[in-house]
Amino acid sequence: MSMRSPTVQESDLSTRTKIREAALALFGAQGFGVSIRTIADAADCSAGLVIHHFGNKDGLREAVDQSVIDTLLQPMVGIPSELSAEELSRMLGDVFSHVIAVSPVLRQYIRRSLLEGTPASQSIFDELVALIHKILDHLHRVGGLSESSDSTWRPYQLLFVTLGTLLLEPVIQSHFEQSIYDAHLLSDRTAANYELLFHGMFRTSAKATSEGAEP
Amino acid sequence: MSMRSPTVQESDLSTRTKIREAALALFGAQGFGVSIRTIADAADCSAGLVIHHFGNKDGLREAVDQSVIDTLLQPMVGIPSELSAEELSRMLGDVFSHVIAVSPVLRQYIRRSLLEGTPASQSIFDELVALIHKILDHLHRVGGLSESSDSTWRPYQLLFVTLGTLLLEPVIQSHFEQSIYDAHLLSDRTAANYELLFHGMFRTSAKATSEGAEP
DNA sequence: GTGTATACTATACAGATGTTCAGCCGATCA
DNA sequence: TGATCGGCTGAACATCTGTATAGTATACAC
Repeated sequence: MSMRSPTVQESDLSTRTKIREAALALFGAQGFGVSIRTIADAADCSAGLVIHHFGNKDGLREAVDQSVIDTLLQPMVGIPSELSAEELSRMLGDVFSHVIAVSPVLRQYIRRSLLEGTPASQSIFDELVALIHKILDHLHRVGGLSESSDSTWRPYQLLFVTLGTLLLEPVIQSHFEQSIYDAHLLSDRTAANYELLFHGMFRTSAKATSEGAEP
Repeated sequence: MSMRSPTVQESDLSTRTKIREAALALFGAQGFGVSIRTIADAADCSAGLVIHHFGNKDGLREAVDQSVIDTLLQPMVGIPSELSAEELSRMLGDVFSHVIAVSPVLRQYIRRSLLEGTPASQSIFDELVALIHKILDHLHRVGGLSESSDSTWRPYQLLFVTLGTLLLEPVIQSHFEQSIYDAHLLSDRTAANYELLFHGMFRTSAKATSEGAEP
């Protein structure tokens, strides 16, 4: 039942991990301000043990950050840089969202990290941008990109559309009945993003419906 | 106690406002965890005075939230719901961004608020979505929208693209040399968004459809 | 056995925290 | 003049904070 976590080699059996995961959840939910005692309670141990395992509170944060980095960067290493636009869109929509969708706790934590620009989130973001940049370069070489789109902002626009629900989840969720990470809402959104990235959402001429969409 | 003024009206001359603005800056920069003494120091007064003016720390937060709501909702009331796609795009890109661009302090605060889903940010977001929804409805009626785009996600996609830089500013800024809210980077981005919303960024049929994976 | 290392707890301590309170000061009003 | 009121301060409070330390229990060395 142990998931063989790739981050720490030894002595990462039980309580240490429990503390780290309790910290992940509580940092995400309430910010770095949560007390060590609160975390210790959640992990069902004493405050002293937290210090014993992680040195101090910053050490705990670093351990949490590292585990998040490992979790999020691991699915990225296998992705080839030569993808079609369809594959890229699907990769961003499905794969990445599925990694994130599984754990509300993880979502909350990286949302907060991105907001504060912590070193951990910065490195994850940089890696993501670099990967997308490579894929877009390849796409550009094979003529898969619209010439009129802005090459500087393209990778970021892609990320904005992809990460939008993650970032705005706390204020967006109330607009929907089911969880916005439910499978079929998620696939609707993936399709919608696909459509946006390929054709936009506005029509060039708004005169009448008789005008054809695209030549 | 009968507090006559729900919003600031009278007696909002000097120190009270200074405290409120110091709190806005410090809450934004460090979260709600900042101490009252720190805020008092920044406002050049005693901690007791903060309590005297706002009752307690939550009262201070509410006052800050209210002032942010007033600042951000005010420019929205005059916007008509019958806009062309070009006007909508310009409205979102220019007007709204310019309101936000002026104050890094305000940006930081609403970023944090949106992330935490505070009542203040929720109401601002709801108002924004409602406005965009109205405008999109009108656009749809006059045939300005692509039929194939997803009507559920359309308003949010619009917001994702518009608010992306705001939300990700802490991790995005390092990718640029100038401030991403500098006038001409901002106008580039507005143009890029315009282009994306009208035509997308991917080309449907590249001249080289290299590897068709699925039949 | 003794010795050592490790996971773990309980207690203690110095500092920070939100909040209260008694009182000072200057302006306004009788 | 004296009284009153609101902005404002400093000290005091109980509580919470991170962390150090002493100590217990267990497992494995010799």
